[in-house]
Amino acid sequence: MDCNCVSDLLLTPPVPALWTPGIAFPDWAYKPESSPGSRQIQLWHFILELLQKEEYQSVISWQGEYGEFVIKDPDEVAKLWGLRKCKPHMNYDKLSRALRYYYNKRILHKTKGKRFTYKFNFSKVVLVNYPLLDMASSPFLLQNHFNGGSAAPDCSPVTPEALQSLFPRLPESGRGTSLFDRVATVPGPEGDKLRLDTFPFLSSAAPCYSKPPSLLGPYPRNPPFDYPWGFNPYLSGAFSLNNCPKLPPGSLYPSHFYPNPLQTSLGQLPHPFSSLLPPGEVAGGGQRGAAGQTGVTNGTAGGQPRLCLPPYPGALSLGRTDIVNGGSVGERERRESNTPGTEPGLGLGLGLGLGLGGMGLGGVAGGATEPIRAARRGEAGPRVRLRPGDHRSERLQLRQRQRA
DNA sequence: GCCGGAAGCC
DNA sequence: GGCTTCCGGC
Repeated sequence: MDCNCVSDLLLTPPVPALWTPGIAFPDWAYKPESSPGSRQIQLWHFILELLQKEEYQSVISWQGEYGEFVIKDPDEVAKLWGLRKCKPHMNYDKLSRALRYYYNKRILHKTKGKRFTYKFNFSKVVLVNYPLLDMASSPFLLQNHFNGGSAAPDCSPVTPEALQSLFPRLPESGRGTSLFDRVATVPGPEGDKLRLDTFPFLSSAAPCYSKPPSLLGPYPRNPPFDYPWGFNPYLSGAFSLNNCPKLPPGSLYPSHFYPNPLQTSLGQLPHPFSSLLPPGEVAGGGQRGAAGQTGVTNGTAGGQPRLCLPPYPGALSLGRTDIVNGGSVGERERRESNTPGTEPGLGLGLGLGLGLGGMGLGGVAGGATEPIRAARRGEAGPRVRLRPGDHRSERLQLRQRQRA
């Protein structure tokens, strides 16, 4: 059955009144071009999406240090993610596994001691999103960082000198002026010297800061933050996402959506970057550049907003038991269709919401697990998966019920 | 809750 | 490659 993915759940961002206009998380963070090598939305993108939406503040929100966020309602986040990916059996356990894969990629790390709390490593995000910045071959930003380096790569200081060595390498925008020279024209307390603390997202690499957050310049690190040049993860920016496999590929992002990668990237960059472009060339992001964010900026410029509607009518925030009657029928459903007592297609809603009846379902548990463990120990052949109703699933389901 | 291995899927 | 699913262990 089709997944009914149509368009965007999360678009039409209302700009929270309490948020400071002119400051926003940069648009690029919400664009699929920020997910190189992937045509599907990536989880960290989705997380950013949720984070920038006021209506999900009760579900997930920025909290604590810069880039740190807390998942207030893990089940709901998982559900939303499942909806987006058309995975009706998604849960927090699986979602968190996906998040943990980001640790090695240094996109995220866990805030230890705080439940459901993670932290973005914006330096990585920047690298991912600014391929035009030749960082890999530059002393800028942790030369060891992404090349298998070892010594505290995330803590490598980013010096002004390193920055200066980087920026002349940026492709010229055709105006013949060094980008860095333009940066140098930006008025600031230190004149033409590029301040390190102008780039908190570069210097705040995980797991520690090159400076303690409190020393990263004049920008407070406790909400409400006041980030420079429109870079504030607390605030709403634009995004447009589409991961709906049912949509024709051509509809995703019109070719004119990103007319000039450099221009667009720079335009999306916060102030000192976007200001590098001549007036009138600050595509899209210009509205949040010198002029500041006027309110709803919208990453759908040139394209239609896309929604990934849940496969059921009504509002997004549904009861926990209200999940998908008939999402895409994947392998799980096929397996479940052979599981006694389990209706195919009823999925997680029944499984979790109604509790599956818990004990005794399937009767697989005891006998089946030992071969599985043996297989895991390498004593047997191919992996055998447990089915819902086995001891592990019961544990998980029990936890889910308890949480609910 | 969190972690990371392993296998599978797309 | 980026998850998803499942798991044992802590």
